[in-house]
Amino acid sequence: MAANEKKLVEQITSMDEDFAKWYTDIVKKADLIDYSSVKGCMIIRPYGYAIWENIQKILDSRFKETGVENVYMPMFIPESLLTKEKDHVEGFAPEVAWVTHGGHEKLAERLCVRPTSETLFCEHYANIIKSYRDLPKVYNQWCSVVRWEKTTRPFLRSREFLWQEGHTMHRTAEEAEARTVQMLGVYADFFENDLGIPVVKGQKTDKEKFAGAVATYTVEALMHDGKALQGGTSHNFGCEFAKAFGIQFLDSDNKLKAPYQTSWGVSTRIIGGIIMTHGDDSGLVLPPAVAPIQVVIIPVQQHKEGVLDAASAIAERLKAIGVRVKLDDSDNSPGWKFSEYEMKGVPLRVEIGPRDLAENKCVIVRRDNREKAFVNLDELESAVKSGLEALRKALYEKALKNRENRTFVAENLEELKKIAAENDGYIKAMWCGDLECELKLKEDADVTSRCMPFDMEAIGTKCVCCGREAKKLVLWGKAY
RNA sequence: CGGGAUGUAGCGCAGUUGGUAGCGCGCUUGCUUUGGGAGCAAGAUGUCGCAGGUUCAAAUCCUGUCAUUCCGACCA
Repeated sequence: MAANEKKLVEQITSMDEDFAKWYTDIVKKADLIDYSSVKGCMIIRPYGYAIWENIQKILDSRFKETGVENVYMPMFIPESLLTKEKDHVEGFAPEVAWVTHGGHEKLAERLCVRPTSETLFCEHYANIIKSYRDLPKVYNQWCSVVRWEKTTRPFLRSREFLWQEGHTMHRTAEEAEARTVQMLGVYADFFENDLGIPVVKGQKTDKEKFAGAVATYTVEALMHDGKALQGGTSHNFGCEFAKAFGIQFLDSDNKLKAPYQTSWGVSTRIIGGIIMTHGDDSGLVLPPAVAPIQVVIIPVQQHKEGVLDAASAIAERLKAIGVRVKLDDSDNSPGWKFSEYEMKGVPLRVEIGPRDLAENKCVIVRRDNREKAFVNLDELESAVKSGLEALRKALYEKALKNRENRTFVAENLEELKKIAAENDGYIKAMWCGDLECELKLKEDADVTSRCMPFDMEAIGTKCVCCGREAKKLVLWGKAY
């Protein structure tokens, strides 16, 4: 009884009661971050950073398979450089941080801390691109950027965050468009197959697109609570930036032309997406691809003859097949360890104790459904491999089901308002393409356009808002 | 940026007529335990977020400020 009471006190907030509080509980209790003394700037703790490192490793190698080269650009942008492209600066000006002094000296020109690096890449590309033979340029950088947000939340909206930003230059519009779509595909594949997060690929409306872009493509994910999260974006800039920055190359027809540009990025926000897609009331649930610990081994009655040896042997065998494994032989009780690694979202737990030893077995428990499997030690490797794979698929299926349950269809404004008032999720509705209707839906139903999906059938011919001829199917929702 | 809540030991909290700070967990040591957050015993741990002010005296009252959090507005 006393134990039960204690457990209740220590439990995290229930996700269906208070999702926001549940989220901040998890982030702290799974030891992903700590707060720093500057608002909106978080300390990413080793366990949280290890997730990011795994994300980096996977994406970086996928990028490089497509010909991407990594570079590093400065973190400061002179004001005059930032302001060269009008739409761009208007989009970012309200949230840039400025450096005004060097030591005690006031700077002649203030420097902004990069909120994104299009302008820096453009300045550089203007210097190194002279001929069509210099194209394409396919650069990427891993870095942090700063956006002085007013409201902040760990991973989802912080003032400084880690990301990658790819910036490319191409000889033709077709090639730039192909690269934009290609990188969106890399993101979508990563989300769905590695993270188990189903996404909708689509295009942003003009209102929601990146400041200065011709077209913004996005992968959109739906969180457990029915709110949408933009997972990654890929932008096609056309030649607008190139013209503003004077980037020109001499083409094979001996004519000076402006190259076509793209940029694409994902950030540590992905970690927030993982938490809010897969987590449950016992804590984090991590997809094996990015889990810092894929299998935790918990010895039971570890002082008994042979238990720790057997646990170590299991650890070595799993390491040998490339599994990230941790053996916890600390003095904490087994029950404590079970809860601890559930909070941390470790996909599989292996228990080994005297009873198992006697039968040459171990117990393998899946984090997502807590199903216990009694596995013969001779079949350890295959059981772990298939367990991780089954979990990965199950995470995806569960998230997909949540999205399906939360996807609605609206044919007119009244319907849409009613759905939006009663549910959180995606609302599929046709749209005429006018900004006015987009604004009205925000005003009347408190939803914004998430994207115009690439692969969804039209569900009607009339705009859900004004009733005129509809151009696009749009997914509407409330976003993080 | 507006409204609400919060800030006291590593964590969670108590602390009102203002009087020199306490509980639980955790931590340290020892013994017993170990298949869902173990038990007993003995210990250690605090610029009460920060800065001013009122007062003989401030965790407590006042002002400001910083941070966290929730709800809006804004924003990717």
